Parts: sequence; structure tokens; C-alpha cells
Amino acid sequence: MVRKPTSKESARKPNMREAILAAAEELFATNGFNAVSVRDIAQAAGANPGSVTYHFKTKDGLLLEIYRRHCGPMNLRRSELLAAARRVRDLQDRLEAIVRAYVVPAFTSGSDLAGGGARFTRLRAVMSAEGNEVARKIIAQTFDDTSHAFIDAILESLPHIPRTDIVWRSHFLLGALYYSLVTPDRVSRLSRGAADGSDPANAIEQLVQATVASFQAPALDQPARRRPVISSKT
Amino acid sequence: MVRKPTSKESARKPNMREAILAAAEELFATNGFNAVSVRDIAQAAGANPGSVTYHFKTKDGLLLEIYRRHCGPMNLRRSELLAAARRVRDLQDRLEAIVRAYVVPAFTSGSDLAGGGARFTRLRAVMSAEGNEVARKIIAQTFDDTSHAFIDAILESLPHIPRTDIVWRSHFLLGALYYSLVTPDRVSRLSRGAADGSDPANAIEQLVQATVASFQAPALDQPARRRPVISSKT
DNA sequence: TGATCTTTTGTACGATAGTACAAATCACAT
DNA sequence: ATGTGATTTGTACTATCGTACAAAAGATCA
Repeated sequence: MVRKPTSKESARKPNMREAILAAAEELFATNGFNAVSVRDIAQAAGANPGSVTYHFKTKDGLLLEIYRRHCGPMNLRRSELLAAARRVRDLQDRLEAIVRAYVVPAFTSGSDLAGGGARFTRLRAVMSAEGNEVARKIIAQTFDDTSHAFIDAILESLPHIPRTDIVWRSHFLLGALYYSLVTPDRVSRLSRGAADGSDPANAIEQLVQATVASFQAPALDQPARRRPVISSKT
Repeated sequence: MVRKPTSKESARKPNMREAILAAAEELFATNGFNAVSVRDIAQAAGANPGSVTYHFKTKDGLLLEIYRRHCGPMNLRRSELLAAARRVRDLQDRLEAIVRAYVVPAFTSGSDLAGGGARFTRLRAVMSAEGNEVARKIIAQTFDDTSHAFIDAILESLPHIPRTDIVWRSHFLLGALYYSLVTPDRVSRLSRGAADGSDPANAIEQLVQATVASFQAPALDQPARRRPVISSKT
């Protein structure tokens, strides 16, 4: 049967299902899918291993549910921000607004489920690196539409850049975004403490400015222009 | 004892140790560390599971040896290319040469062990995403020096940009680089076949041009400037 | 050829994995 | 208070994991 929102919220612990989801999300995002056992998740959530099976049937099912939880809201928010960005008159400002519309939801919300979207984006980064099949399918069918919408919008504000270049550069954007969330400590380390890689506001500003500039780079005219600046071997 | 390069090369198969290393490299880079079992590796290499234990003692030891194999040569090549790049007179050209010196070895060699450096770089990307401890240690102590050298070189050719910004932007570069190697098919898909994400020459040119432009972006004056281009919520 | 060292094979052990399932427990409508 | 359905617990099964180790096989040199 379905959920009954009566007097009390039905479960002993204040919603074990959510606790399991949150614990799994954090553990998967930090250690990858295969390194985390169902027992690890259960323990972190203060639950029994059997409880995970009860709510999500399989480990894959648990991952699937995490994606279902976040994809919709995050895509919705991106669409809203993109629509607003497209209405910006000045082309330069519009480009920045578009990039921001892509980046901000990945860091800050994408559904305000406890902890924000940064955790989920980190999870996506890790799953993508691990070549997780479950994730790959959902991502392709959920985010490709959004990606195309962004690419089209960027293309409109940069009419002289070929579509191919835009695709590459937005691919780089996603890679940079993922990596910033996966190893923020590296930024702090390399800047000798001058920058805080874990500060989302910081990361967003840096990423947006760098990315806007990369989009505005001149087009690559030849399919693969050779520029032997340096001696080729040794 | 050490290796004896006498008449025949001693082993039944033409060097089983190398075959295991190559197989492990490919499998780890594709599926992550934890998803791949020692038995998987042995089978892919046409070896016996016990043979892996014999040559590398543990699974961690195998990963360690993979890193040992590649880090040195790759860093050396980068240093050479960087040294050459620093001698380029024109500041604009020099910046491009520096970025190229960073990117090229990651794609093409870094030791010419069968298959090139792209596989190893993909491996590094995956290990970094999985938060692998063995990899984290080696990477920090092996590549941080190189990273600093590149940051310093870039800083010299862009004197008006604060170091913090350079650190962020080179962090983005590495993220983009990693992601290009992890999911090259995504580029092909999003460009509807117009670009080949798996073509290293293509990826290198696109990455270099986009990155140079991002480095040349104006400095972020405020620590975290707010630019509310769009309505903040919903 | 036989002695010796290196490498490969085959097998086994304990630990842990994902999952299934029956029993216990709880929330709530009657 | 009690019955009923939803949830949690505890336990067990099978598969596979990393690793150890003895025996077999191959290579090398006297």
C-alpha cells in the first residue's frame, strides 16, 4: 500500500528509509559504489541490513532510488534558471547567466534533500568514473536533454562558435565541476591555504568565470590543427 | 636475485608480469579498483590468480607498481616540455606551450608502455574519484611538485592574475582532462557524431585552446563576488 | 644430467559480499 | 484490547573475495 500521513509518521526511527538513503548517498559519493557494502550503509544509518533489502530490494535499487530522488528537482531548477538566463539582453551577461544556471544547482540544491546537491553531484562524478551501469543509463536519459538545451542556449549567445567546440567546452565544464567536488582539498593544498576548495561560493565564482572565458575562446577552425610549439620527442 | 637477460627471456609466456600489469591497468581504469577482482585480472592476462600474488604480493601492491611504472617517465616528460615551454619568448605563445606541456604527456605517453599514457591518466581519474588511499598518497607526493612548477610557470606568463585564480583554473584543467578520458563517448553523443571524443589529437587541441582562454580570463578581485543575475530561489 | 632457482599452477582457507526469509515488533483502525 | 498490515530484526545461505602455500613445471649452469 501507499504511505499514510496520519498522526505520527509511522516508523520507529523518524523515517528509516530516508536515513538509509542519506547514508548511502554519502558513502557512495565518498568511496564509490563497490567499496561500500549494504552492511556499511545499514550501520551508518543505524539500521539493520535486512531493512535495506526491505525498502530497496537490491543494492542497485538503492542507487536507482537516490538518482530518482535528485534528478527531477535538479533538472527542474536548471530549466528554470536557464529560461531566466535566456531572457538576459546583453550577450555577454547572458552567457554568464547560462553557465551559472548550469553550475549553481549542481552545487547548492537540485532538491533540498538534506545536504544539498553537492553531495549528489559528487556521487554522479564517482559513478561516472567507475563506469557504473545503473548510473550511466539514468544519466544519459535524464541529463542529455538538459545538456542539449544548455548547448543550444550557449550557441545562441556565441553564434560564431561551431557547435562542436561548444560541446567540447561544456564537456570540460562538467569535468571541472565534478573534479572540484571530488577533491576540493587539492585546491587548498596547491594554493597553500590561500583558497578554500570546499567553499561552494568560491568554487562557483571561479568555475563560472573560467568557463565563460573558455567559451569565448576563438573557434578551432581546423578539425585538428597542429601547432608544434615544442620539439616533438624527448 | 635480479633479472638475467640471457639467451631466452626466462618465462613461458613472453613476460607474464607485464601482461598482468597491462590487464590490471585496463580493468582498473575501466571499472575502478574495487569492482575488479584479482581473478578477473589473472584471467584477462591469461595467468593464474596465484601468479598475481607471486609477482605483486597484494592487490594494493599491484596498483602501487602500476603507479611506479608510469609516474616517473610521465613527470620527466612533463618537466622537459615545461622547460622548453618556458623558453618561448612571446607570453601568449608561452602560455599555450606550458598548457600543452601539461596536457600532451597525459594523453600520449608518460612512458611508452603499451597503450600510452591515456590509459594511466584514466586510471588516475578513476582512483581519484574512488578516493583510493594508495593512489592518493602516491599522487600527492609525486605530482604536487610538478603541479607547483606548472602553476609557477603560468604565473610568470600571466603576472596580473593572482596565484589563487591560477590554482583554481589549473584544477579545472585537470578535471576536464580526467573527464575527457573517462567518458569520451559523451562528447560524440552530445555532438551527434560531429566530434570524436576518443580522438586524442582532437581532445588535446580543444582542451588546450579552452584552457588557455580560461587562464587569460580577468582576475576575480573579490574573494567571492556575488552576481545575482537571476532570481535566487525557484 | 642433475642441482638449483624462478615461475606457474592448483587448491584451500577465512572473511565478507548480496540477498532471502521467518520471527519479532510496532502503529493504528476498529 | 485486539487484529492487521507495515516495518525491523536476526540469521542463514551461497558466492566470491584476497591471500597463502605446497606441488609442478620450466629455466640455467655446473
